[in-house]
Amino acid sequence: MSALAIPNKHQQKSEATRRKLIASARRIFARDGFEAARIEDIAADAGHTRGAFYANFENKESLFLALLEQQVTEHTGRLSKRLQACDSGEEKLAALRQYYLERTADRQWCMLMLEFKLFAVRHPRIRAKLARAHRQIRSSVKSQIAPLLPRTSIHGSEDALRASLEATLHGLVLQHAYDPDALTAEQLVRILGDIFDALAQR
Amino acid sequence: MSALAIPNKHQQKSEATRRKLIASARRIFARDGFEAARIEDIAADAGHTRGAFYANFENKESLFLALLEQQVTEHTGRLSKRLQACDSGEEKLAALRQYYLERTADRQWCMLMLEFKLFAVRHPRIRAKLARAHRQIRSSVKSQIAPLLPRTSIHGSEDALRASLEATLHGLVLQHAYDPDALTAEQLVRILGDIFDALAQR
Amino acid sequence: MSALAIPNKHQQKSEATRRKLIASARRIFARDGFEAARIEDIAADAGHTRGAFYANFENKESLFLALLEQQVTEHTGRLSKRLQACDSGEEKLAALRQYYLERTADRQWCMLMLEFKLFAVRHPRIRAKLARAHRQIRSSVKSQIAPLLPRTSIHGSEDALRASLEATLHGLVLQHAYDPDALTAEQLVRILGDIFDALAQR
Amino acid sequence: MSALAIPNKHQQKSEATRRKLIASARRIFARDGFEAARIEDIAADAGHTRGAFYANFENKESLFLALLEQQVTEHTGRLSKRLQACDSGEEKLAALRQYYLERTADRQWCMLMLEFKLFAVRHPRIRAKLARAHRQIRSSVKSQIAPLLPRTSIHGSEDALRASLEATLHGLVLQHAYDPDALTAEQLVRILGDIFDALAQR
DNA sequence: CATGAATGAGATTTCATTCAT
DNA sequence: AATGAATGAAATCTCATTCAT
Repeated sequence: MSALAIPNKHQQKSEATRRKLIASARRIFARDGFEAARIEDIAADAGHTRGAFYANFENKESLFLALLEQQVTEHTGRLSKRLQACDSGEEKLAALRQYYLERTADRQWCMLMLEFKLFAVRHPRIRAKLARAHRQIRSSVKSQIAPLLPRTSIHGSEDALRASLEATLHGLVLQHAYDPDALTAEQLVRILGDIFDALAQR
Repeated sequence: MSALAIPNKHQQKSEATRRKLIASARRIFARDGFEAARIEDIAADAGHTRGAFYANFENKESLFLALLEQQVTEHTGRLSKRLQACDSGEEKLAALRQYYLERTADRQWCMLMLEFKLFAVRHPRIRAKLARAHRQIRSSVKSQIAPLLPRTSIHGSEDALRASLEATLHGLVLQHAYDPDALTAEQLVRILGDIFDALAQR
Repeated sequence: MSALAIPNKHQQKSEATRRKLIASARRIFARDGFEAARIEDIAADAGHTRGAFYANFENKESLFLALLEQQVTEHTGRLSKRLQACDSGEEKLAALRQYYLERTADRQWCMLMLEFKLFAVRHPRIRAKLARAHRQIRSSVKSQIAPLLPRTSIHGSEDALRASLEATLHGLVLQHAYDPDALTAEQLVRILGDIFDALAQR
Repeated sequence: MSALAIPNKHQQKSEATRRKLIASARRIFARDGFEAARIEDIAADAGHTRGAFYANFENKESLFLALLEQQVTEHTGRLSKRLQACDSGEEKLAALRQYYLERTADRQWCMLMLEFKLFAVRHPRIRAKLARAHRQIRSSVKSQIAPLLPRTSIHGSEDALRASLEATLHGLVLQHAYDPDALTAEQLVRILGDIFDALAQR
């Protein structure tokens, strides 16, 4: 027991530091972007020094990717939970709709996902690997609404639907952040709802 | 120097250098992003050295903003020309639709506009100024389709419509670049068409 | 603790760790040099972590010096044993010759001694102290061949002879390691023999 | 002419900076060793900043190698000049002897050559290439004393002789720097002379 | 005694920008 | 206007060392 206690204490501390660093990375990467984000700022935001960062991650890219895996997983998990609480396909569709509208409030997440995709597009070596991983996590949540999808653009592909909804959401949230006068918060939500209905409703 | 004066050889050469630098900036900023883009790469791509850059622009940010003003103007001008060739409101709506679908092919422009908006959002001091300028240029082209817009999300606001269409386009093109298997080029165009119809069609 | 006390389990274990660390330090310092050698590599090579190192040594320099004291002592002890087994001065001279020729095989030791002298020369504060200690250990072994030394370069100074023989050996072994084609292993041994004869033979 | 003047001025300035950096590198690398030498110290010693260093060399290793090529060339050139001034083989042998004895005064050079060989031995990837280049430069100076060499250790190989003489010199100069009491400057020169005679004299 | 997470000084390196030509 | 050498601020990363366990 006591022989095991030492590594556990260490491990717990380590895990806590890692978690704090990832949480800070979310803030800083969303605020400054991948390139402009300074490791020192992330570490300081987490209440640590650069050394703690390098004890937990190989480099900036490695933290960025760890953060994004966590974000994709968390996002998918949340959606999954909501869908599982539904009984019918219609309910699921409504839950999906609601979920996307709500996510307009999480600007940090949208900025992060844009940053992530830009990063991937600019790093062709890892792009395919990331995209595949991302797609697999997304596909692991089967909302089983494919049969409900319209005959138009989506053609029964739930994957394309969810990817497009996210992409549209990210683009619109950025536009709203950029010029809230040209696209107000209310318009943003209403437009996203219209887009959802156009793409996902029969 | 009067605006009407015929520029001499020197001035013509300078203008040509400036144009080449902006053209190169488009390529490099789209490829690498604002932060990672190196002045030297831009100058080299234009067939010059850093000195030529600093003879024509104050700094990196200034070139970036010059490039974007040029892009917004050019984009708006092209759209304006198309709309002017139309007779009826219906024709204009169709031209607008066609225009947006075609722009999916210009990935460089989409990357640039995303980069631009991200830059603006991250530089609050100049964000409002940029957004206002952008909005004004956009508004200068009156497609006069407002009366045709639906009662739903857009509420007769042509500005919000055009901003949203662009934002959606940028988001979807990025998504396609990131994972062309989850969202193919054909799906991209069809979905964008559906979104246009949902937002702009009565 | 008296020097005669039988060490307990704890102390034995500690002594073993210290010995392992010194043995690993030999390998790593010889391989990488003092500056480039990493404490972590030494500790890992010894099957421990940095903590074990700091439990046994004050710092990197302290381990380096401990290692070198041990090396000098061991080297001198080995030579001493050989000389003691000889009866006449001639035999001793032959044993000394044989000893130096054999040491060409210990490249690690030569690298270490070069590293050590370079370190000393670059740390003037401790140079004199180290050189004195080194000289004393060396002088503690009296081969009593001084009377046999030639009237030429060495002038009956056994100390200068042994120091020069070592220095020559270190220089030549390094040269052979650097370019074995310009100075082959056989040439190395023969040349060292000739040098010995020139310096030590009447 | 004036069109050519500009690059010439630039080139001249550049060459001067490069030369100054190499001269400073000699001092600093000899004083501190490759690993401990700081680029900032070298640049400052040359009257410049780190930026000037990076405008002229790729990295520390690259400067180190440039310095050593220059040193080997200069050293060989000096020796060559002396030998060319000789008429007979005997004179050449005497000139060679004199040259090596004089080099005991250039401690900086000896430290540098030791550092260089240690570096090469520790970087196996470039060791062979460096050793070959070094050997070729050395061999380019034909002292044509090979026929005079003894039948003993050197076997008519001028290359092995010169390599060994250098190696011995480096080793002995280091030993003298380390402990001038065990090996005085006079002993150093006399011993080196004896070694020369033993290896090179018939 | 030993572990290993964390610190923090310091080194290398990059690159926007300046300036003499 | 353009060149390109040089500057110097700032960023990443390494690693000897400390310290709680």
